Amino acid sequence: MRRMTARPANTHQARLLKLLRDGGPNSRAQLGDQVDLSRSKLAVEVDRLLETGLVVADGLAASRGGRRSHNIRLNPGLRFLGVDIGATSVDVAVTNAELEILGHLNQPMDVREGPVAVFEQVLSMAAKLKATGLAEGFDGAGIGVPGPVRFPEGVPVAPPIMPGWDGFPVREALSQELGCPVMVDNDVNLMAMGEQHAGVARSVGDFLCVKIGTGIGCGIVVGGDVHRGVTGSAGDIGHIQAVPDGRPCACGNRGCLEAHFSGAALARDAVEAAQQGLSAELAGRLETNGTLTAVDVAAAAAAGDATALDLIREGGNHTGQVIAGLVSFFNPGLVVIGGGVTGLGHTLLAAIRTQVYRQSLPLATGNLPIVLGELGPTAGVIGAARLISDHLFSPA
Amino acid sequence: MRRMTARPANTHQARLLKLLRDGGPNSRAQLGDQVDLSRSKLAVEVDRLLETGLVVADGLAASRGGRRSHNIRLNPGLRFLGVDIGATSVDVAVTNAELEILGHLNQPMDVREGPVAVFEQVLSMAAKLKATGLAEGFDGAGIGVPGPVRFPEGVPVAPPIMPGWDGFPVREALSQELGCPVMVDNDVNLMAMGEQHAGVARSVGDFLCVKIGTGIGCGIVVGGDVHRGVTGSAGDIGHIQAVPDGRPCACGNRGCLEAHFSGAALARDAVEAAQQGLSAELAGRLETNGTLTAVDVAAAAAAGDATALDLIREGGNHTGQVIAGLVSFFNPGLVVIGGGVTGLGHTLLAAIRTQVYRQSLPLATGNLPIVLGELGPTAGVIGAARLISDHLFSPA
DNA sequence: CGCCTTTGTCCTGTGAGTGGAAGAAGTCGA
DNA sequence: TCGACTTCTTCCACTCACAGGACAAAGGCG
Repeated sequence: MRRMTARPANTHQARLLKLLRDGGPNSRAQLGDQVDLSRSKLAVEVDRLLETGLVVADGLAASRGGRRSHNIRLNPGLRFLGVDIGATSVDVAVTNAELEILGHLNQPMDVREGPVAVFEQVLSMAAKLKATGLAEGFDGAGIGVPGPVRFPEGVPVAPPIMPGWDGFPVREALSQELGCPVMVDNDVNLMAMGEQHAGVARSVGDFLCVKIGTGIGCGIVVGGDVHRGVTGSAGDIGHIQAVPDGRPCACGNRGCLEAHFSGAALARDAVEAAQQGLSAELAGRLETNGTLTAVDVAAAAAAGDATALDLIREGGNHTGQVIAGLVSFFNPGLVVIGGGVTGLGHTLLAAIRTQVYRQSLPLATGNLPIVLGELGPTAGVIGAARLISDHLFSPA
Repeated sequence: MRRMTARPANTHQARLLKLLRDGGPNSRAQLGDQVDLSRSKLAVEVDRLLETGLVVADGLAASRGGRRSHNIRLNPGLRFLGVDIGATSVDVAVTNAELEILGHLNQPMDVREGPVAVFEQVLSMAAKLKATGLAEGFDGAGIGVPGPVRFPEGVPVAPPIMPGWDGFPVREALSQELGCPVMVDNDVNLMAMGEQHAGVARSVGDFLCVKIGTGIGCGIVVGGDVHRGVTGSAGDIGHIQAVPDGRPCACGNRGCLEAHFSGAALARDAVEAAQQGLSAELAGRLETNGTLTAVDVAAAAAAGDATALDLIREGGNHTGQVIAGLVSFFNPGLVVIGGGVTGLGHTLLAAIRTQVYRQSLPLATGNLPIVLGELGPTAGVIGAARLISDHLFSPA
């Protein structure tokens, strides 16, 4: 199948495409209710979209009391590739034009091996997904990387945990390899877009999305759009000072949030606690696996281990303290907590909530939900698909 | 003179009005270079603006090598009122349509006396300005208040330092009294808009504007627009924790930035230092005036008083620490420091810079100017005028 | 089976906007 | 001082987007 290269010719078409993406197949009449165009104009634009092949007819709609309308939908053959590169693993997923996940692979990996090795793996995963018959090719791909990105060019800049990636032309290289348009963004921003599109943040214009994985980052959504900052490093809250004169951090300072709480810090603390004999539960797991991760801590906490619970609570306190500051500053309508440590669940959430509700002013917290992300590991890839679809569904 | 009630009829006219406001009188031809409209269309829109009276002819422009163009300018009779209500004083200014200050009054006042008393004073100041012949009436007014505002309605909400103002219909009441459209915003946001319009932040899209007066607040500009948050309390950074288990704050927590540094805290610290005999300079001033303010500390520091310098430096450190976090989070292109304590000048600035450059990541600070505001006490009133002109120069 | 509602198509009118032509008002060099 | 060249303004014809009405097609409902 030849890939779609068409793009909407004007804002009306772009609008219609996004409605069909977010609302699924729809009747022409219902679309008319949403776009405030005359029926004639709407018919013209829909016909043009049908001509381009981006949209196809889809039978008859249910009657609304009179003549039945004809349904249309986005071309069901369209395929987007969503790639979420984490510090220690990659997620690759194929979606249709409505951003529903058709296939999803997750593999461990180390970003520090550099872009060439990583993309080799990503491409082979994409090929594997293709081989299952889910896709014959891709109409666009969104890529998330765990570090700052110069967004217009799609190039990582000075990424602390990704030596070897600085300045690598991710967008251009992958666009070549995949033969389709590519957009690149920070993984945290994509998670925020994912939760906005299909998760808890639907219909919220201003919110924060805190991702606690190997590191800690924060997606910032202002008026429905991701705020990336002037150098693409907005949301980099891992190195905000949480503890004055606290632990030394890889960045050279002391007391950074990330040094006190993150997937990596939690694992380190757990190992230490186990070795000091503070927790039989953790010590047992350490002996079995030879190492500990956040997952082990979560399991120990679920089993009622006091030390594990303390570690989580303390981390939540630190995180909550930083978030409290951000809430005062930004006054969001929602705070989403996600990332690898979501398994820590409500113990973590409770600690964070306590801090935020205690420290921020009532006006800012009065009606402020603080919730766990709804999409788990799929948030990133959905956000990635959303990123590229937003791009492709905009006038060229 | 009857007041102008006309509004631009479309976005082209709005665009032209803003160009004339920001660029001053201009030739039709030069306007044409900036708006990307055909000459015919431009002529039509300019004619319509002339008909409304918002814009008037202004002689001939200099030749650019051929026939001379006709100049046009905003009606020189237009008058905006800018009001900046602080915690302890009010600024009232009259501007023309180009937002140049024609007259400016400043009077001490206490917001805690409540809206009725304050507005009586504001109206009498406005009347005084009128009496000098600067204005026969106002075409619009912008009001800044030192607390959160529900922006669309122009109503203060839960303002901590303004008991009695909660829910007072500022916009409606003043609109009645003045007989012109009124917009209300947080004073810090207005300062940010002022610096954006006529100060250091010209041509910067994303920046923070930290105002250190009786309290501490921060204006947030994202993509050229002020971010107010979902409840209008964005930028309320005075109650971010700067010192764990630090001083008790009026808000009920401990260690808030505002408790450790602000005009009020600085004055308190200075009195204490004077009474403890740490500084002869400050003690002398205390004896003379019976009280101390930030101005005294600034003067003492300028005279080389070590205690005063220490107070400023320590405050700058705390402020810088909080700002460092915000810079990591928001990744702005500029940080402006302003407000009543600007007199503390470069000692304060140096302390803040040191903290920010040390604590934030190089990518965020690499090209980040941290500067003092350029407009001093006029920033607020210019911002207020800008607020209402933005409103009036938008399609109705 | 007739009447009402909804949907899709066709057609015309209107207003926004472009671009060219022509004239008006300059500059500049000989 | 005059003519050649520029720049600015106005006028006009043409295109295009879009609205809205008329009408036909297709369905629901009593």
